Amino acid sequence: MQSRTPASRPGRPRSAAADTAILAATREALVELGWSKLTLGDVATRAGVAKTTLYRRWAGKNELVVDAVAELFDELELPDRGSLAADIEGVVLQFAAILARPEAKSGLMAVVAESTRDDALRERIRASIVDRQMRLVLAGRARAQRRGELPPEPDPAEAARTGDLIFDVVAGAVVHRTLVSGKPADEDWVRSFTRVLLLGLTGTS
Amino acid sequence: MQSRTPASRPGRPRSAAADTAILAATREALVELGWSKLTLGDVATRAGVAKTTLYRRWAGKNELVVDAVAELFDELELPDRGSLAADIEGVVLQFAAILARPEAKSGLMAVVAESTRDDALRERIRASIVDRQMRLVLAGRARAQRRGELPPEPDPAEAARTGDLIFDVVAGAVVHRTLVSGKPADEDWVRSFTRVLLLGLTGTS
DNA sequence: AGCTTTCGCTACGACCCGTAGCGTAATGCC
DNA sequence: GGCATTACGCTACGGGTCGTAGCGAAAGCT
Repeated sequence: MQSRTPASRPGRPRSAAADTAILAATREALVELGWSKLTLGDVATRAGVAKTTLYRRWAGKNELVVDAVAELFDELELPDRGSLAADIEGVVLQFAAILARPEAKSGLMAVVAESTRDDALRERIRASIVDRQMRLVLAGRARAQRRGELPPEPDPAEAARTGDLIFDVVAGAVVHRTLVSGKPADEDWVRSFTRVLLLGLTGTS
Repeated sequence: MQSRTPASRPGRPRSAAADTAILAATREALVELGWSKLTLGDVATRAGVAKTTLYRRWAGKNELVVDAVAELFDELELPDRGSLAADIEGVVLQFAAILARPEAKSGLMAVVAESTRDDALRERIRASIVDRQMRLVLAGRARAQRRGELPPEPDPAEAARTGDLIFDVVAGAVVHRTLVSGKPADEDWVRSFTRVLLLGLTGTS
């Protein structure tokens, strides 16, 4: 995290409190104003910080919002509910709960849209948001294979492809349900989705 | 379409050529500049039209881009390839080809993000983009049921839920693969995806 | 003809951007 | 303690975009 401060540089250190205040203010502004009407000047005022301080730490609106939204996914974890179906339902419900929050809705898709023309931004999103979700998928699959609920996958290339596919199906379906269809990914929906996914992966439910 | 012009209003009619020029200029600007750097003044100049003409027809950037992107989906249709699996692969490949275009990538997700705070915009997207995709899903399922590849669904409420689920899974997976994971939804991927989906829906592949 | 609406053009205030410059505050090193 | 170095708050600025108003001319209808 502190790769820019090799050990302890000379001079006044950056305020860690300012960072958390800025990111919290960014989420607050996302809720109240949405992505398009959010301005860096407004965020600075909300955080009680000068606008120049903001520009010293983030290159622009895109990078700031990525970091602010990424913290929302900190609470994601893989519960052990005893069966693969229950594990999937648990994770998907957590994911859906985060996506239901207005700051995630308006912020996440906007930066993803911007990342289609900015490779550095895409990499930032991948490293701070997507990778963490991917790890849950891989961990869940590994656990299920230990339980014997999923067949082992000897070929690593094939295993990677399958992991990517599962991830895109799970995350994509929840995001599409929440943001495009505009309907809640509630327990009933998650149960139906998990049944189809599991049947698709194993052939038996 | 011409609900605003009950039959033929008095006065000079609006130029239909201007509409097509503006929408084409919008897509061109999306490719070159992306969503965030696209300005209405620039689009007007590209289209050879005054900026005021643009504002007379569209409320703002959001509505304009929705209409410009919607035309990309005009080419979507449901081919009859003989089997449900082949039909799904065909439609998904068409959908993926559209999403691979830069004007779709940068424009579609941006307006979806904006629609999380604008109900009228969400409705516009639903009517002009999402509904057409949904019809393909429903038509494909109906055809598969006639073929006996999918079980008939007597309960209309349950049928609607299942249709929504299929739609979110299909569209969500392709969108996530293309925009978030940043990898192409090529034939190999589509084949794997279709296999999982079909097995999930029927229990047999 | 006369009426009505659209079009192109110019101009405008308002807002936000991103940066520069300055004086001040906080830390590490000698 | 003094010194160098960096971060901070503040102000101010040119540049760009927004969305609208006002005008005269053009293109339809009756």
